[in-house]
Amino acid sequence: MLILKAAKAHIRAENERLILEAGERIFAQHGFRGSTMQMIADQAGLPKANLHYYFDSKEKLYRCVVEKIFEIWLQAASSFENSDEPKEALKLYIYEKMQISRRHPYGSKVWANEVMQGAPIIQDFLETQLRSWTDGRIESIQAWIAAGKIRPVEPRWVMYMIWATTQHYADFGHQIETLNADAPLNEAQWEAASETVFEVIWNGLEPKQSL
Amino acid sequence: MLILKAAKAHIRAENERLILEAGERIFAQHGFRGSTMQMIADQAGLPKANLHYYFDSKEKLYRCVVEKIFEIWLQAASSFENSDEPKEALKLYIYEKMQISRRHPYGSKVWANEVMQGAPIIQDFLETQLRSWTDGRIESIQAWIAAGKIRPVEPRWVMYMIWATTQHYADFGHQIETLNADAPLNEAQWEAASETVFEVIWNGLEPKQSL
DNA sequence: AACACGGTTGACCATCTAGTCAAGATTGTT
DNA sequence: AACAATCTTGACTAGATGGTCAACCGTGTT
Repeated sequence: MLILKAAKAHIRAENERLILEAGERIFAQHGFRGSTMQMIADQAGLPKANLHYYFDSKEKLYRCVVEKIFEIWLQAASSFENSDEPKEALKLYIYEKMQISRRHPYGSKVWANEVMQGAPIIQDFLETQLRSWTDGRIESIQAWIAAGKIRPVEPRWVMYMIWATTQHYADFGHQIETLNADAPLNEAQWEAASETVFEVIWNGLEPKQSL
Repeated sequence: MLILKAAKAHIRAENERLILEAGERIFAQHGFRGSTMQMIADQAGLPKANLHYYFDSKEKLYRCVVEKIFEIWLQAASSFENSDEPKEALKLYIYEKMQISRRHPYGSKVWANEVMQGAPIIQDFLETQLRSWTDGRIESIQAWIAAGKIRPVEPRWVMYMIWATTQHYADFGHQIETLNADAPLNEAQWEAASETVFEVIWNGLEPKQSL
């Protein structure tokens, strides 16, 4: 009966959430091949067979995890369009990406892992969605240059700088903690890091005020 | 006989080199747990049993690979000290790190992988060598600030920016290629990317010339 | 040519892993 | 209470994996 299906939907939803969250953590730490269904099951607090009930295979589970992460990534991307002024747009985008590094460090690591492996699972995303999103952003930056609002720079390298600097706080979080006397960054440090990233990049792009 | 040992030393040296190089590639792509001795053997063009003849275990081989990489990393670090002038020192360091990303992309990925996994193998390196090197560099930067040669910024966040932006070209090389119409960056693009990274960071740090 | 030492390798083993399955437990409806 | 659909799970299988080993090969020395 279809009614029954709906009645138990919350069980399915809850367990899928548990498994996806556990998968994100485990895949982030060990990569696809290095993670085992048993590890993910333990992390989720469920028996391994239960994972296969909700996700046919390890690969399908992985793909679901990565897709979820890509959506968050694209969501942040929208903040790039919230202003026509480069200073404002860049500030929003950089702060948003730093926030993601803080709130979703595992997701960022899964993404990094996947790309480092040559994107075997999500190559199609890179070639379609990421490419078209990037092309759009490059046009925005080029428009700013044409309007004299920022220095003439190759937009690509600037995009990569922003991605790199912000995602670094997630992907290399362990290194950063180690260099921070083994303590996670506190509220003030996150704020200071975000501001420094933005300030250096913005000062680096702002046209010289002389003449 | 000791003479014999010396006579065949070149065989040992050559095979160890082959295996370490193969290990670097494979570990970079799959992480520690995701790599198999068979993959590395195939990559090196040797039978698997031969790997165990030269390196007792997978873990020891991995550690050798990571140590080799850390040495290259520290070597580049020395270029930070080649000048007292921040502009010159930063330029040398950034160009050197970009060069490493280009020449040793696999090494950079292994390092990234290791750190993302919480540095299970080389945590001691982070806590000793990396920490002390970083503290030294922070002092340099603070001296520049005190001398009014760069803006007052938290040196840590600047170091991380440099690491992130330069290593990004190795770790996310696949993504960059995909966004470059599936072609590796050419000579001119590497030069342009290096220059942009340096220019943006330097302009971001240079004291305002006004007043 | 005979020797000794380091290097090579196929076959093997214990363990781990993704995935299966069938029996049983839950749950909401009637 | 009886039911049907969904969920749960311990036990199992086939294949992969790290590591071992004993027999064998090559090379420089005598």
